[in-house]
Order: sequence, then C-alpha cells, then structure tokens
Amino acid sequence: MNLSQLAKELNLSISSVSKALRDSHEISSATKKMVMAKAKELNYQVNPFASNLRKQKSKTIALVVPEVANDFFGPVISGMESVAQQKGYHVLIYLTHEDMQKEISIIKLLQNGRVDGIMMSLSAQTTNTGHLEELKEMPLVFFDRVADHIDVPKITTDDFNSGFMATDHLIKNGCKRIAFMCISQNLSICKKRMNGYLEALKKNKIERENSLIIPCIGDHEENKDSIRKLLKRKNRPDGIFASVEKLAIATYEICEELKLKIPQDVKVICFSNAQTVALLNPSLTTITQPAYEMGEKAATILFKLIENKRDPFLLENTILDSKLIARDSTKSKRKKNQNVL
Amino acid sequence: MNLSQLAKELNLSISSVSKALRDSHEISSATKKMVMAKAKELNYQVNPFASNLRKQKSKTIALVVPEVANDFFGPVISGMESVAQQKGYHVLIYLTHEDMQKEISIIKLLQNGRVDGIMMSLSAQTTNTGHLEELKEMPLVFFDRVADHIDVPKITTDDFNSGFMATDHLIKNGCKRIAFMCISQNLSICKKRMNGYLEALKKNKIERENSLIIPCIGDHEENKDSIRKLLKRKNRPDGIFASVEKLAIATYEICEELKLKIPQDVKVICFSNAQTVALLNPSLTTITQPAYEMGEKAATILFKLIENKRDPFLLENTILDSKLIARDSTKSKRKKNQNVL
DNA sequence: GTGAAAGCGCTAACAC
DNA sequence: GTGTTAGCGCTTTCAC
Repeated sequence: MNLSQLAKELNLSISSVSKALRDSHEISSATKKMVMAKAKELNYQVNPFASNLRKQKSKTIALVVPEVANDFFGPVISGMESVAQQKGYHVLIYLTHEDMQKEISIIKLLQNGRVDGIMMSLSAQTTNTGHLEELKEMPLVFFDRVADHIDVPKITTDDFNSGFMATDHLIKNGCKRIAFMCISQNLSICKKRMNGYLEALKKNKIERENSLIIPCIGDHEENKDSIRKLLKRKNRPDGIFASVEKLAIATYEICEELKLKIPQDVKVICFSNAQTVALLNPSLTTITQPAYEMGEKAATILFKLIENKRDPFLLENTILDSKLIARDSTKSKRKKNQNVL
Repeated sequence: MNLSQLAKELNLSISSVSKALRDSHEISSATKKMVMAKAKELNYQVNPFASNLRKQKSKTIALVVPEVANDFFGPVISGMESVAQQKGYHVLIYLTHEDMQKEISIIKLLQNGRVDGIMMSLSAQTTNTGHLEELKEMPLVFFDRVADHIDVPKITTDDFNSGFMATDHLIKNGCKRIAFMCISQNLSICKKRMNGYLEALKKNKIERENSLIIPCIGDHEENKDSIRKLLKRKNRPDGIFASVEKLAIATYEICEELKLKIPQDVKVICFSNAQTVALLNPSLTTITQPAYEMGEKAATILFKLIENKRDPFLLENTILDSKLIARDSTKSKRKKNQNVL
C-alpha cells in the first residue's frame, strides 16, 4: 500500500493525499478527514526510506556504547529511549565492546546520513579520537565517558568530586593506604576520578604512592590477579576505591580467597548502580550515578541540537550529581555509620 | 558525495560506478580498482535510504524488549548485536516498558518496511497478541518471553524443567511450604515455571496451596508489600521461589525487616543472571539462563529467516539449558551443599 | 565492458 | 484547494 494506490482509491492526486496526511493547511478539512479515514482503513503507512531520502533526514539517532551487560548503561538506554519514543525518533544501538577499531568502524558507518545524530560513551581503549573529530556536521552528544577536547555537549557526573568524596570517605573511616583501581588509562573520566583521589590524599596529608594506582584493563581473571597481588603485598592497602562495579566484585572474591575481612582488614568503595549492593556481604558503599537521568538528558540535548544546531547555549556541559551511599564495606570501628553523605 | 559526482570524477557512467562498487562481474577489474580507489579517496558511502528504497530491504532488524535495566536483557542484547554487526545489519531498539499499548504501537511502527525482521520478548502485560499475528510476512523470532501459539521460531530455556528443578531443590533442602512468585499472569514463561513448580510439589506429595502462588506485578514497593504480607502469615512459607531477580531482592529486604533468617527461616531461590549473587548475604541460589547465547541464537535464526523464509526447519524451537547453582540461600542444616546441580 | 533510462515512494515547488 | 511534476540517490534491465 503506497501513496499512489491510496490516491487512486480516493480519486485524488498523490500530492493532495500526501499533504492531507501531513495535515497541510492547503487541504480542506473535509478531504483531510476522508484521506485519514481511508489511510487508516487500508492501513497505509509512509515508506520511511522514500520519505527519508526526499527529506534528507531520518528521524533516527545512534547510540554507541561500550557494552550493555552492566547496571549503568541499562538505565541510561532506558532514559534515552523514553525521550526518543516520545519525540517519534528511532534508536539504533551499536556496541564497541571496548574496542577502538570497532568504534572507528561504527562511526564511519554513521556518516552516510543513516542517523540524524549520535549519543556516545567512549570505549576504554580509545586512545585517539580522529574518527570523532571528523564528524563535523553530525550532531553529537557525549555522556559519561567523554572526549574532553571535542567541542560538543557532554553529560557527565562530577567525577573529580566523586573521586574526592570516595577517597575522603575512606580516610575519614580510618584508611591510610588507599588503592585506586580504574579500567582505562585513556578515559578522562578515570583521570578525573583519579585526580579527585589524589586531591583527597593531599588534603589529608597522605603521600601519593604510585604502586597503589592499579590499572585493571584486562578480563575478570586478569583483574583478579592484579588485585590478588595487591592484597598479598606485605604493605597491603587498607582501603580500595574501585572505579567500576566489576572491580569491587573481584575485590570481594579475592578478599574471601585470602581470608581478609571487609571492612576490618580492607575497606571498599565503588562506583555502582546495581540494585544488589545493599545486600552484599558486607553491604557495599557506593557512589551511584543518576543513570536514567543522564540518558534522558543526553537525548533531550541531542534532539535540541538536531532541531537547532546553532544554539550556543547547548554546548554547555551538563554535570549531574552522584551520591555517596555509605554502607558496611567502609564502616570504621569507632564511628557510627551515616546513611547518605 | 554521491554516485553521480563520483561518476563525474571518474569519467564513467553512474551505472558503471554502481556496478563496480558492488563488484559486479560485468565490470573489468581495472575499472573496478580505479573506482574503489576513488571512492575511498573521496570517502564515498552509499546512501542507505536510496539503496533501501530501491532494493526494498533495509539491512536493519528491530529488537523489542520490555526493559533493559536488568541483568538478563543486557547480555541478550550483547549477543544479538555481535551477530548483527558481523552480518552487517543494524539494530533498532525499542522498549515496551512492560506496557501492552506501547508494544502494540511499536509493532505497528515496524510494519512499513523499516526493518527486515523482528526479535522480541513479550511485555508482562500483554494479554492479547493480535498485533503480532498481523505480522504475517515479517520475519519474527521470539526469545524468552514467547507467545506459544504464534508459529515462528522461539528461543527459550526449559522453563518447565527449571521450575521443577528449583522447587525440587527447595524440597530436597527441607522446605515443606513453598511460595511461588511471578511477574505476570499472562506470560507463558511464568505459567511454565509454575507448572514445573506444581509438578515438583506433586512428585514430592506436597499439596498445592493457591495462597502460596503470589503474583507480583506491581512496582517494587507493591511487591514488597505482597511479600511482607506473605511472610507475616502465621503459616508462613519456609521456601520462596522467585521468578525474577528483583523479587529475590525484595524478599531479602523483607526478611531483614522482619528479622527472618535466610536460609534458616526461609530458603530462597531465584532466576538471575546478576554477577553479584554469589556475594549476597547469604549468597543466593539461582537458576541462571544462558543470556548471551540466547541473543546470539535468536539473531542467527532471524537472519536465516530473512535470507530464506521458506526453510521449515527454522521453525523448530530452540531450547537452551539453564543451570541451577546452589548457594547458601537454600542450604539445609543437615546436608552438605552441592555446587552445580 | 559500458551507458541510458526507468522507477523505488515520497515531498515540495509551482501551476492552475 | 487540488493537481502536475521534478527530483532525492540508488539499482537494474536493457541496449549497444
């Protein structure tokens, strides 16, 4: 069923039908009604490709993320999709699996007009952003894992401050030697969290110790190895600040293996959005990001960008607040635990 | 940059260039080489809409899921996307948010040729599948939450057997009064799990008690209310079989609130793919589905269906095995715990 | 081996 | 208020 058949059924011209369907003011309301009714009856739907081709836009956006089997990106996607659905946009999803080459080829794929805009979070292995700088005309929004030097809207949480808060919380609960574990050397988000960590050490007059900054960029077993080595050192840390949930899980596993007690022997804090953290043994102190809201916000800004590329106001970064939720994994002996700091 | 500009640059006709780019045997290898080189140089990419319009297919599939903030659908998506990427397909993602009306309008949206096929898992509130039965010509694959009576390929785990195993495991560990909690009255997956539960009761000569079959179809707080009421009964159950993770979490929360000990007072088993279940307090006995593989399988079958609609062999259902992983939440006093049943 | 031309289904400028 | 028509960029049949 296409326009021409529909027009024939109605004894109207194709263009009149087309206009009627799009509620053009050129068409009398009587014919509009007629056309709408017939279209419904015959279950007519516009052909998106013909329409996209003609209009040179697609009503489709791309979402490019490192992975989705994860408690952060899940709600982000949910937030984005809600906004897109409401705006009548379609969402194409692409996973980089943390691989820069995949990221590059996905971005290449998106340069032919298939989408009107892109929302993305960088892969942990992306060392070089030439592929993104080439996206000159394409509306682009970064969220969470951003490329700082690319001048597009960015939706993040305050990672420096979160890093600071987390570290300060460990120190306040008695930690003297705190390890920082991150999943990438490249991501600005990791650098910022680390800078917050370093700043908190400095403020508390604790000397930085490079051997306590542990890159965990491998698979789960490799990361566990790194953590095992760390916790077997004579001079092992008494606090661990993990930048992602899977590293906290690995830490719990190694502590069990080495018979180290959390929080007595080691305290643990971690970025996480998992629902189960409060039920862990012991319950895990977390910094929780407003994932759903980040998704909503990123999509909202992207649509503004698509609809009005020239609004310089849009280029301002959006920084949302994360929450530190203190639980048992960082509890000190002397001090009663607070619930939300 | 389009075909006609590229052709001009090369002093060739549009059609020759088009053929050369698609490696047609009509074109000499010399010109092919030339064309390819120039296309690369000028970064030519085919316009997908023109191409789709002309070829009447889209190289795009739709994924329709209830939600994504969840440890099951995350890996499923990951599996699907891997296969799609490899086959050069694009994936549109749509969330029904468990709402039948949304599901219906999404499915309507997909009937205009935008996608070549659909993979879907039903919303919990879908009571009626007319919208899906209308998809006559559209390749369709169900996974996990399937509509039994619609004759398309289905990828599931053995839900009856899983329900049986879970219940039998509770009984073997000493439970006499087992509650079954599910998220929907409509989903066949819930019915099958329940039938497995009932069969295990029967086999063990335990009488069915309808007041122990608890629909948990509300939000988290409503579900907690139902569970609270259940566990406050004089004659409270000594075992709980939850069909999704969030219900087990709710159960843990209520047990803590009511000072009931797991597994001493109540044993808990649950379907879950979360990474954290082993670290819960106590560690949670789960039935774990092969989520990533289900995604891969569903996508693989959908592509076969798209490429060859007439292969009756494809209509066979695929049933993958779930694993029962026994942990502390179902441990009996007398009996040493097994690890994988 | 190469090119001309029709047409996928739609939109929008223009004519009446 | 309605109709005619020229493309959007591509693929493919057919002619040479």
